[in-house]
Amino acid sequence: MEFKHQPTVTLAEVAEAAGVGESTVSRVLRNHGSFSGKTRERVMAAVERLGYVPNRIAGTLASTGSRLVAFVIPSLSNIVFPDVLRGASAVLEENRYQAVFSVTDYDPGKEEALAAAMLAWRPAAVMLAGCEHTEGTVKMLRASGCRVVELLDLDGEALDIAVGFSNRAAGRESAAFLLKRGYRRIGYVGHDLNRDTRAGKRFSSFCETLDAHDTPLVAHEILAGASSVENGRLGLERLLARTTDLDAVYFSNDDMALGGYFHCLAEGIAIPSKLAIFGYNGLDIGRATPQPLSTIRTPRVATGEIAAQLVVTNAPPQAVDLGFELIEGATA
Amino acid sequence: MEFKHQPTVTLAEVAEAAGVGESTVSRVLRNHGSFSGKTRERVMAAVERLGYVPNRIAGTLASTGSRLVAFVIPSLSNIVFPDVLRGASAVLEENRYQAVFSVTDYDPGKEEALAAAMLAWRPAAVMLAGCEHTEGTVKMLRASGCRVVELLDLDGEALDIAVGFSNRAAGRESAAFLLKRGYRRIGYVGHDLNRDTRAGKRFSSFCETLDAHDTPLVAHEILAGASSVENGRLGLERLLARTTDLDAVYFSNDDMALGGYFHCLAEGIAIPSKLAIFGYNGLDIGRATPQPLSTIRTPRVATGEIAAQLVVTNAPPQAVDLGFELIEGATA
DNA sequence: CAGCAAATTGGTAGCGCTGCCAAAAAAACC
DNA sequence: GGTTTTTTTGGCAGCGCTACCAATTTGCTG
Repeated sequence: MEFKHQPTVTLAEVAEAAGVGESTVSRVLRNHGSFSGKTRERVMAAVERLGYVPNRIAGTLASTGSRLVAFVIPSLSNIVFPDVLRGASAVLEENRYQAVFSVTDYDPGKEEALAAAMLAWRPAAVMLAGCEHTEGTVKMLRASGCRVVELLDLDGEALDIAVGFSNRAAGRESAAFLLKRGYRRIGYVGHDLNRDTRAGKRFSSFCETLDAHDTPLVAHEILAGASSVENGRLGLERLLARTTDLDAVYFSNDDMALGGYFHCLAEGIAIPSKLAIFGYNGLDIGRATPQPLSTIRTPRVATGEIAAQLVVTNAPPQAVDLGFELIEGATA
Repeated sequence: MEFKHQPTVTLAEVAEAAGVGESTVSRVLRNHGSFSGKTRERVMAAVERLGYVPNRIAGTLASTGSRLVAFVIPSLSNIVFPDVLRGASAVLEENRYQAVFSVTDYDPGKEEALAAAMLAWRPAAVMLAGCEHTEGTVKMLRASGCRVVELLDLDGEALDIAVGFSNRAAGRESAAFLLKRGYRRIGYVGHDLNRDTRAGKRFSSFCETLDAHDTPLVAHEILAGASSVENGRLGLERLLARTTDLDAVYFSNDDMALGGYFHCLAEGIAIPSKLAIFGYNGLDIGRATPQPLSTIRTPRVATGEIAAQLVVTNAPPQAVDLGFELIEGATA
């Protein structure tokens, strides 16, 4: 079944109806260049009367830059990315930019394909998660001439603009905090690290820090698949089944940590006296649990906002470190 | 600081380099029309060599329909919408469509403005939440000639395509369930209902059902602002401070219900014997809590998938009821 | 009121691609 | 070998708009 587009009103028709030239209509509509108040009224009246909707496709083709911003993100299930999009979209909308997105499922190959598809729209900028990309992706982005923003990971070399913080530092500080609190038999529960390289970076720095204090990680449990509350619960259960004398567990993020927390609640494991729990992300829900979750709060929305701001103002290449905040909750 | 676009490779240059005509390149690239294998190779080689990236802006302008699908959604904080986007984007990507979105913050006026901005991109379809829109929005969408999909709310007249379920039915069934379980002194904790009209519909049908069984709602607490775990906790606390003998509370959604659940855990209120809790949405987290949350699971991802499918296949106008599932958890 | 600067306007050549048509080449047929 | 068919190809006119430039009108000055 073929769908028929209704005949569309064009700028030329508006010009005709208003009795002015095409360029005049264009100027009035974009409020750019000069025109008299009278003309303006005539044009607007015609626009109104005909129900004219400008065609941005044509406009973009005729002019240069596109006011489209492309997001190539790993996932929409992980709240991190909707949060970034939220921050960015607010700023973009204010500046009359449009957000376009696609989801890679943490697959670098798919990232490359989707980035290529995005570039076909000649966006003003492409926003990607992290700084790990295939060679092809990097080459393509470099050649594209459009701005590239890498989000949420400063542990690497930025292509153009990078906004976020250091995941390695987050891992380090998490370890330092647990050590400072006196925990010595520390375990880890995480999700698929090959896909989520940022979680991988946190984990490896976490371990390095423990090693540096001669308190190596006692055990870890890594679950296939994405992070989730259910997986966190399952992961902790398995870890505890294998290792009985842990006094703290670091989770790959708050979803997982909440799962662990629920497991303890269900099993009557006292927190933090019997077992401490530490997460990552600083989700709101972690502050409403009976015991607030000890975690690291990441600037997710701000990352989106700043990234968008830099694109909109066409800022020079730079890396913006937004840092993170360690929250001393009641679980560790 | 002005940003300079690098000189872009055009189709004409590829044609030149490959020693063929422009239309031939176009045909090869779109794999449409006929051409010899030899030609195909020559063209692909030139494309590779020059690093050509087709310009979809130009392509869309020249042809008719665009492969853009516009989402105008109320929020990205409420997990419902990322879930819908997730379902839709998977299907759209498979079919080489692009998703564009903007966020209305539950403001109908903003919805109208953003929908207008979207139409300027001449999308193949516009997807909106619910079926409550301003007159201007409706008129504009009607006139646009593009497909319109209304999501997650079947209680109203659809403009074109509607995919989701009945929120009124959800409210009704929730009430019926609580009554069946023997609860009689029922309260409600919700978030801003003027903005989230779907939550409003659930609430009013819920109340009607209670009334019909001569068991009117005992008390309700409505918090300004968006739904959140924190608000749910606060809301239940306030409600219980005013009303001492409730035996069940219906929450506007699972976030709020989890807040209530945490409040009970923290205060040592036995669930469900002392107080039952019922939510809405069927979030995964509700299944990992020590006691699984009693709630209604909504087909969020499926809604996105089906909606995208219908657009991609250019299906005739229709309303698709995906239903929902009542989950008898352990909290009610 | 001439004389010049400034503010308004309209015309038109593309932007890079696709769709259509006709031309050319290849294949099939008698 | 000479058609007739079929396949493959190139040329070019737009798609609807913006950028640029030139033309026109208006406003001021002396």
